[in-house]
Amino acid sequence: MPIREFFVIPARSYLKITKFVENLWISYMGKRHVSLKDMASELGVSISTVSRALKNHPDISPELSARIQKLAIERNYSPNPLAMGLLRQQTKMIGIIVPDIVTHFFASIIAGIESVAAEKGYYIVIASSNESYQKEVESVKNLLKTRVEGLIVCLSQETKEFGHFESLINNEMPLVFFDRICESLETPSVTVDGVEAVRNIIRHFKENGCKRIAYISGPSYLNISKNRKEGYLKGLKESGLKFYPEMLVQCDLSAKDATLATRKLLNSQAKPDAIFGINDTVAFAAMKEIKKHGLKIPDDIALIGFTDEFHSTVVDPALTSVTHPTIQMGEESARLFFKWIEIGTSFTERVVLPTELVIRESSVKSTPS
Amino acid sequence: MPIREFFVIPARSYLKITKFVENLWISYMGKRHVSLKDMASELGVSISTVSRALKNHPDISPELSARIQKLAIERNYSPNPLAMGLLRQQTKMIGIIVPDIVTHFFASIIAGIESVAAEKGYYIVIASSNESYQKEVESVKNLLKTRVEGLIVCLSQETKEFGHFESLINNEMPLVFFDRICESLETPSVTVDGVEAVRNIIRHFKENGCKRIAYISGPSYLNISKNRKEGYLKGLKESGLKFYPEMLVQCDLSAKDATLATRKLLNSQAKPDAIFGINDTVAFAAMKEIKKHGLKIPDDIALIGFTDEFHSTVVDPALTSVTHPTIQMGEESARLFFKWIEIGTSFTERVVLPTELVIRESSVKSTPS
DNA sequence: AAGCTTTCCGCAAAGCTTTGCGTTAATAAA
DNA sequence: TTTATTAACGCAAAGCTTTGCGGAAAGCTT
Repeated sequence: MPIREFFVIPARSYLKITKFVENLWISYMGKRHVSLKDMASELGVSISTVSRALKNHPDISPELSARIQKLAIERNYSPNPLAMGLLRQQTKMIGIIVPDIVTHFFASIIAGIESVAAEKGYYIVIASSNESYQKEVESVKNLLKTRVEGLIVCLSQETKEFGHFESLINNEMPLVFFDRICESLETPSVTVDGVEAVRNIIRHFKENGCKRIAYISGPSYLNISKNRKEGYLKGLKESGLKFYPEMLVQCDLSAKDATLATRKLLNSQAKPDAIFGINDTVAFAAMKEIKKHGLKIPDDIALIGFTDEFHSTVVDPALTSVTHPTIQMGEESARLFFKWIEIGTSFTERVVLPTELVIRESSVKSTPS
Repeated sequence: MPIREFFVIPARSYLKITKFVENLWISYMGKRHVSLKDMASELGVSISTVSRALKNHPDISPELSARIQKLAIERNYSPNPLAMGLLRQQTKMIGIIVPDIVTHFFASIIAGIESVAAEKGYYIVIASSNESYQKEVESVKNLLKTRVEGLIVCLSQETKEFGHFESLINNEMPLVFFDRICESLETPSVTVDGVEAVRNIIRHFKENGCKRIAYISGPSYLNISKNRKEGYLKGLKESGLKFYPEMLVQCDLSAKDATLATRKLLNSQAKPDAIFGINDTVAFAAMKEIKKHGLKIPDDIALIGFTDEFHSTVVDPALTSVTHPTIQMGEESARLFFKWIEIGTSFTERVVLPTELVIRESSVKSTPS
């Protein structure tokens, strides 16, 4: 092994020299990040040697390897992910598009995705569509610009067109939907069994003597709206209850519109004796509005929502609700994503997770009529 | 301009040829991303020409520029951020560390940060410390490995040592704290005026006839605990109220421990007639526990929390609370971050935002004693 | 016609890694 | 002693951009 003195600088020009010294200073001060080149010049070996030494390549003598590895630890070396990304053509980033980030439901799904992603050494980049189709399309574009390797998305409530996703599929880019999915696209997805969930709700309502059950739905083209409506009709039939068309109201997924929808129900000729809402926002808006009308929950009107654990217990009365396995939904989504990455091609696997009807105060009437 | 036929392939080897054809196919199919090289070979010009044409460099003839720009649009070209990052030595990524991501408070601060970051063309990478010092240290390391350009962080409740941040500061890496900050470190930060907030609380309690005001605090070394305690003592004094040491209890920031702390207060010889909790979790846990003890809010015990808008209105009774300007906190944090980036060096600017005491039902006694 | 400007592009380096292949020097074999 | 091995590295290209500088061709001046 040729022993080179430390000060033997491979000087080609003055510029090179100052550059060399600068690099030295930088690595010594710990400023920014150390590169293979920094360590190579410090040790007087080539970059490739350093690279190989770090992975114990047999071509490098054990002594030199040891020296290099020691220095790498001292200097706190870690490979530059940009360089690696350029080389391997992968960014290790996965894009997530959610209607919003502050809702507990989405935040907790994101947490689920993140945990699986972290295991695989992937990072997540989050974009929020704000329930807007426009912003969703933009988000797709922006995420593609950042070179995410694929997308995990929950549709905005406005989305009826899917051109911005079709091109992804043509490009064989991993794409997983969750909760609000696009049924016409052949991609993996994670949803909950809305039909079954609502059938349970109806059954529970029936057991508590409810006869006039209202459903505050969302935009009709959303799969979650459709599912739950199906469960609604099926459930009513099974329980031998009548379906009153005026008890099926629709709203966009905002609190404001949900309040209006509830008001409509409460102002109708024959009030409902039970209501369930399609999601958190709707359920809480309904609760507020019912209270505002001076009606008691659950005795006047029983209420059930699709919500998460935390919110349901904090309100009064505690809300009976269909809880989503949010963390698991996130994990499953990530799992499907990585499956796509691994097999390298598109596939269709629709994961449907069960929900649980957690019965609390808001639906248990004290005097079943 | 030399007119080269399209099929004049600069063939050096068979490999090159297949590579060339493959690139062609790729760009035509729209698969993956088009590079300058792809377009250059398609047009028979050099890469640098394409690069310059795209930014209307005067060296390139207008006609050629137009042709190139047209192709770029057709092929949906966008510069590879990895290559740019490598060249400019910047990743356009900012790391965020929060105690958890599902709490509305943090989620909404993150949203604030994101909006400002997006404007500047930056992306955010989120890591969650789960209130654990260990995980916080790890998060710092991991984020550094991803080459984020700096960090915006809210300390975990366990964090008493700051070695993992000091090294960042030595490296002149942008670092901004929010909410739970490190007072001994010279960095920009964003907090709320806890002292003032609590003084308002006490004043309000006093006006409602409360005399025995309890405070459920957090870990004593956290700045938010200290602030609020200061406000507590100051407020009591101002209002001429007595300070009862047993009315100042402490808990970690978990719901479980907050429940225990509340129970302790309720089981004490002389119960408090007012309680305020240091944050959301604590406030809601206290509310539940008070109800469980069969006590009425606000008449038996008035309650005030530090929470966000949404939660406060949904509970019953609606919770009087100190609302944080969360979105603004996020935006300010981001602003400080970019200020650091721009001036290129460390500075100390402690932004203290005002809070607002939103009075609702939980603190207004019907029969002021 | 010879020399000088422009105009318009291409070359190459830098930023960081990985890796196939070539290159030394030394050791083993003949 | 000469040739064949082997051990231990270094070179260079690729992945994508940007940009200073060099260069060829065309136009212009006397």
